[in-house]
Amino acid sequence: MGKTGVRKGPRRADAQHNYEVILAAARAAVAERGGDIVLEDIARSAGVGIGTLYRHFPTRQELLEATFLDEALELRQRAEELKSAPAALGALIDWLRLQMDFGAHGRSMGATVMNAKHTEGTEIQIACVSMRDAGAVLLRHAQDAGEVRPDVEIVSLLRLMHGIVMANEHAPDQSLVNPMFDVVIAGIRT
Amino acid sequence: MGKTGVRKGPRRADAQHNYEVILAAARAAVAERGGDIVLEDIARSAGVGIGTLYRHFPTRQELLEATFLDEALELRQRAEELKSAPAALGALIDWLRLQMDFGAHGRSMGATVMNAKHTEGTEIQIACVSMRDAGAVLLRHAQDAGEVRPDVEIVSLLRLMHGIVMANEHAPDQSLVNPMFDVVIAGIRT
DNA sequence: ATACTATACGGAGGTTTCCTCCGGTTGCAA
DNA sequence: TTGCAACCGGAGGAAACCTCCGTATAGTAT
Repeated sequence: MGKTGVRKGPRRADAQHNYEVILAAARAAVAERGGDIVLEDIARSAGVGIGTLYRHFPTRQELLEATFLDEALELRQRAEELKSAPAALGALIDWLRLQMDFGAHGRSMGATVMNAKHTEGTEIQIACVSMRDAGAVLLRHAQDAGEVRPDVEIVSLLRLMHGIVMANEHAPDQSLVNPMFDVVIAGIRT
Repeated sequence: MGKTGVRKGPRRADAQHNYEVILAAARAAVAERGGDIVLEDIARSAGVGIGTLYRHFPTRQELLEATFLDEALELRQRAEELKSAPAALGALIDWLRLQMDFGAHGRSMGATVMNAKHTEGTEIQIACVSMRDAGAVLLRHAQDAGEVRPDVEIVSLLRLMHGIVMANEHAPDQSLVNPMFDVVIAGIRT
């Protein structure tokens, strides 16, 4: 998970510092409590006022997106690493599993982010698109190898992963995840 | 959608009446605004106080479940009607589509209901189980006919339908629903 | 018909979480 | 050092949730 560093244009040092502290607190909170975090708690655990949090992240949405950004970049990178794997289908499957792991981690955030309607050019939007494109390459490879049906699209696949995660999110029993995943994989095979 | 009529043991006439009026208001609201209804609005549109609503439905959960009950019964009945259809796989597919339509209608309610951890013996729990069992028969038929892989389970399938609905719920674009559904269907075929 | 009581009604108000607004503070360039 | 643009932080209004309890009434016993 790459360090994110400076994001926006020149800012005062205190602002930059607070931005990072808040984001770190948000990541920690999301990692363990999921997407329904209490913003005031984030602010408190970051040691700043709620007003400061809202200035940096005007909506809950934006905070979650920022939290998610690193993981999107990570997924893109993983896809590129898997690009040269010998087994095209295997690589795709591995990557899709990562998508689920990520989704399970990010929870409801995923819902928000995936749709990525966001005003074009947002950092997060770019990251999502490039992640998706990287995944599309994996899919294409598997299709070229004749292992996956040519009419399958990456967006459908990603959203299916997302759906599997969501449908199991509040289930006490996670044992259906694998069977569901297997059905999807069987469904894209030639 | 069958009339539900009397539910609990003997109650005062006014209580029974209010119960039904509230439920009707809730159904109407859920049908158009989804699962994130505002309880005070329901109470107002039913012409009762918020206290009355909470007495009849102590939790949001219970109100949603009651709203959902009729639809679960409907789905069970549809499954039984489809049981004698000539094309076993076709019948299963039709029924799964109904599941999605229902899910789209009930939205987040579905999430809650499907898991149905609820204390055993609840009306809603019974309805869910019997709906699922009816669906299992359709699945079995298709499997016996050799059209569906024998290792597929009904719960996975239902949850997949649910996942598809959820993953598309907040999407501006519903065009991925069919491709996703098709992948799943392809995935259960022999 | 009347009185009595278990049952039900309804909304005032406490709580939680969200988000805005603005007086006070401070980094930093000159 | 000084001045100001940028930033901080929390008070407080708004929305939704849910509880509590004084009041009203359906159903029954007389």
